[in-house]
Order: sequence, then C-alpha cells, then structure tokens
Amino acid sequence: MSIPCCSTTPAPKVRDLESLTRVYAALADPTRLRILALLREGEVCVCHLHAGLDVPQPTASRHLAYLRKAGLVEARRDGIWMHYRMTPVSNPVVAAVVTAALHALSHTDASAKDERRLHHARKAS
Amino acid sequence: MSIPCCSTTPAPKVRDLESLTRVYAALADPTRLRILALLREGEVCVCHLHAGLDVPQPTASRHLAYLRKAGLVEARRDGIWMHYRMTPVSNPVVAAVVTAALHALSHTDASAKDERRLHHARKAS
DNA sequence: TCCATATATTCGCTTATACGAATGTTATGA
DNA sequence: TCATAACATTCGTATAAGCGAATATATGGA
Repeated sequence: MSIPCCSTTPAPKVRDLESLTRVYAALADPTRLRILALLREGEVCVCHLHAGLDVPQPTASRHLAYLRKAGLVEARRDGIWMHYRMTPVSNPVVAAVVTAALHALSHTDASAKDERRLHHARKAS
Repeated sequence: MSIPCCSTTPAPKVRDLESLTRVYAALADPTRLRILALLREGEVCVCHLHAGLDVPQPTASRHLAYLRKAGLVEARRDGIWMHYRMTPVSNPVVAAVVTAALHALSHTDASAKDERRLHHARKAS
C-alpha cells in the first residue's frame, strides 16, 4: 500500500501515541463507523443521520459529539438544522488511518443499508 | 491511497461491523500499539517485549492476550519462552487497516525508543 | 521430586463508555 | 411571547477495560 505522505513532503511526527489511540477509540464503535460511512460523500444533517442509522436522536447526537471531540467531524448550523461533515485531517499519518477505515466501511452490508435509508429519508423530507 | 485488494481480486465482504470495531478496539490502547510496532519486523518473546516496553510483565501478557483474542497476533512456545508475532490477516480490508496502523506507528517517538530498548535487551540476554 | 524461570490469570478497585429516558437549548414562525 | 421542531446534554445504570498486586501454571534442570 502506498502512503502519499511519504512520497510528497516529510511527514510531521505523530507527537504521541495518545492522539493515535484517540482516533482508534473513536472508530471502535459500530454506530460511529456507520456515521462516518454516511458522511463519506458530504455533509448530512442530524435528522437524516439518525433516520439513516435508525437509532434514537440522542444516540446519534452523542456519537457525533464523540467524533467531534476526536476531531474527525465538524458541524455547521443552518437555521434549525446542524449539518455534519468529515474534518479534513491535516496530519497525513492520521489521514491514512481514516482513509483505510472508510475503505473498510465501504465493504460492509450495514453501510449499504444505511445509505439506502438515508437517500429515502432525504427524498421524503 | 491505493488499496491492493481492489486492484487484484474481488474483496470478500467484511461480514459485519463488529469484526471491524473489534480490530479498532484492539488498536485503541498505547501499550498495544507499541507491542504491534515491536512485532513489525518479526517475532519477539514476552521477556524482551516487556523489557522493550518497560512495563510490568503481567501488563504485557494481558495486552498480548487481548491482541490474540482480537486475532492480530499469535504465539509459539519455545521451551520456557513464548514468542509472539503478528498474524497474517487474511481479510484484505482488515489488512489495509492494520497496515495503516503500522505506518502511523512508525512515525511515533515512543516506538523508536521501544525499539532501542528491545535491541538492548536482546543483546543483554 | 523439587526448584527456579517464564508466562498467564485472578482479584479488587477505579475509570470510561454505552444506552434509554428525561430534560435543556436554540431557532423559527404564528 | 408562545409553541414547536431540531439538537444537545444530563441522569441513572450496566458493562467493559485498565492497573497493581498476588497467585497460578508450565517448562526445564538439578
């Protein structure tokens, strides 16, 4: 597997293992992985996210807060709605980890079902 | 980032998100990441591992058991000693995740120090 | 058989996390 | 100002994980 950071500029050090473990902890939950999969193609509002995931709204909100604190997603307010999107990861080493995660997610059945529910919810609203 | 599984054979499905989250949970601990970094170049016995990590022996043993249950490492007995090595991951999607982890680890200061301690312990024995 | 070394497991405790349910907050519009 | 919709947070509880200390297991040799 080729890692882009090595072929371009000297990669900044991952200061400590702590930051790396925080990313992995954020990925170690099925609901959060499903959220990231739904955000792969762009921002989604919370209402569509929790419809797509078929989980209670507070559950989606809590996991989004977790991902936000881990620096993996960020939010934008649009009136009543909050739109979440993936944060462009500046650290190329962490970016490679996230890219691998997204690739793995694209192979899961759960994500495929979630996407269908998401598209349905978006058409309905 | 190019992922080998897509350019070669059709990748087997990651059956469920559970297996994926178990891998990420296994990676979400600094001691376990450091262990994986030390195993990158081949098998290491527990005595050298816990010397290289500078942690108590039961701590190393517990984390090795965790990694073993997660399917990331396997052990071989050689008399009194147990040698651990990374398990060749059959699932190419999971393999890509692990490869990204190892790459990230290679950028940490902690791993560099651990390797120096490991080499020192090996020479001393 | 008995001992020493290497490794694994258990115990007690503390901390982190996940969930459902309930409640709080913010923005919009009547 | 009040009601409502969309989100966020808190509370209580259950479960999992981490650590130090102690203990158990296994192997090889005297």
